[in-house]
Amino acid sequence: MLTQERQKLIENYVNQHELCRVCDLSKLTATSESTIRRDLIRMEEKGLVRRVHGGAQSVKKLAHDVSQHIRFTMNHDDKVRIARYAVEHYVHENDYLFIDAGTTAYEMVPFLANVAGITIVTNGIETTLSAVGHGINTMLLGGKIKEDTHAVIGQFAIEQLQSMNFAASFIGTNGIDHNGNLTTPDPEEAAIKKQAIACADHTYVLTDETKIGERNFAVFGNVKHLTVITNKLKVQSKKILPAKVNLKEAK
Amino acid sequence: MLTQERQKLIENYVNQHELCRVCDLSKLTATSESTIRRDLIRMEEKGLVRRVHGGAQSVKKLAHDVSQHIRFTMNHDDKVRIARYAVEHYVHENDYLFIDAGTTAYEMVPFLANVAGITIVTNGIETTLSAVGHGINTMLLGGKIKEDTHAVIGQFAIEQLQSMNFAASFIGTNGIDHNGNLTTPDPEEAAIKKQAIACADHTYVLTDETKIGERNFAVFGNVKHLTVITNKLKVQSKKILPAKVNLKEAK
DNA sequence: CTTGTTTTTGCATAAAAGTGAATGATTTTG
DNA sequence: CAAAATCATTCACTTTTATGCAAAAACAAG
Repeated sequence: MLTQERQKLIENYVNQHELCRVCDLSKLTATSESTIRRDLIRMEEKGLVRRVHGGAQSVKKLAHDVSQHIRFTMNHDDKVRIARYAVEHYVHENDYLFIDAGTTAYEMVPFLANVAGITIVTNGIETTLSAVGHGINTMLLGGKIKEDTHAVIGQFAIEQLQSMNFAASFIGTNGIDHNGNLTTPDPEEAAIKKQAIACADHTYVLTDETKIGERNFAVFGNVKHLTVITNKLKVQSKKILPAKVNLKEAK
Repeated sequence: MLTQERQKLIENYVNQHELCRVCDLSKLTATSESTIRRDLIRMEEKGLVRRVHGGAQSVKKLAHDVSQHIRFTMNHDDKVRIARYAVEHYVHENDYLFIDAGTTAYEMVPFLANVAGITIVTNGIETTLSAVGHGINTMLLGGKIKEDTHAVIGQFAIEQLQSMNFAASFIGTNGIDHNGNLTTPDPEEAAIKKQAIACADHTYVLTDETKIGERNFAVFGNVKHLTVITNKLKVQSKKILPAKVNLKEAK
């Protein structure tokens, strides 16, 4: 057997099993463990696998990494504060809510779990998993999946939204500019947000201070019709915003 | 058991139970408490859990890592064989496919990643995450979420399916009885499967030997119109099946 | 086809890492 | 404060890994 094809076998097996022992690979390729170790050393140098004591691990990123990623995002504490404020002040029992994909709205889930009888609709896969795990009655929009944010987008999702009405929509944003325009880089995500706003009696925009003054490509709304929930702002941040914005600062 | 494997078990257990004792983890992994303590120290350094006197606490409320769970399900190797067989024999470049929620169909994803130009539609959240991670063009059905299986179900999903056509549907089952009826416990999941079968030029049922002879509440189809892909069967299993079933045994 | 060179392989052995039990220190609980 | 439980540390033991070396295989040139 050629070295290359053996290493290809090893790579596939490791990726398939995520984690395996040296002796498994030895049996798989009918070679000695020494050979496997030498292969693994070379393959690790090339970044094809990760070596661990006793075997090898796949380097391919899988689903579970994302939830971990969320935990380490910037301003996590602020986001939790904003999320709690939003739930405590604007969510009532038996509400139907739209919860946007994105990290700040995601942080609402544990607090929502304490409100009786609510139903949420979301386009965020991680938000869905967390909500289901917390026993919340959850609907997920269907459609294409954005690879980086794992948000559901596309025409299917928008059509589904059109047949729904919410007591409130909670939306994240990547920027609020001096005109009060709310923006996000992806027009398809913007389209979802726009529709979710249209379906709700009232919309709350969740954002931390770093987004204020930022502008992105796609505009999905303006603060003048909505309520903005944010953390305690510095004076210069407040100056950026339009005068009569409906602003709530969480704690 | 490999260290990584054990730590993953611990992580999931801690996350599921929010808080647990060292001796529980020791029993869970069949190792000494010393080993558990050493694991917990390392895991705490990585921020995976928080140590407390007597045990460990989850750092976040929930584990989303069902993909890990899937890997430890029964007959994993059989499922991988079946999944590979299915992809290698019945998937072609540029196909549009339906991939059912469920562990066997989930295993198809890594193999599908090697087929150019395919698009998959699925009602499985974990399947979606894995597929997106593998760079596959993926659509997720929208609707209610089943808490235990994380499958998308409900009228929304069925309506979405009705507007689609697939080259092939790959469906899992909880049982095939002596009449060739395919069954699953949940009528709502059955409804999705039924619709996915109706939308496809051809349907392949993926099942391992343990399901043969089993019956559940909801019937969603019959083998006589479909192709069954399974592992190498014992003679008595074959006897259970109807005579003229279109049966493929993976290796 | 033969010969000499290089690469790869498998085995032996020493080093390293992981494990489990014992012991005494520390923390919790009543 | 005392008893019970838990923890950190150490040590003997097992498993896994790295290294050196000789045999085997692959390769190249005459």
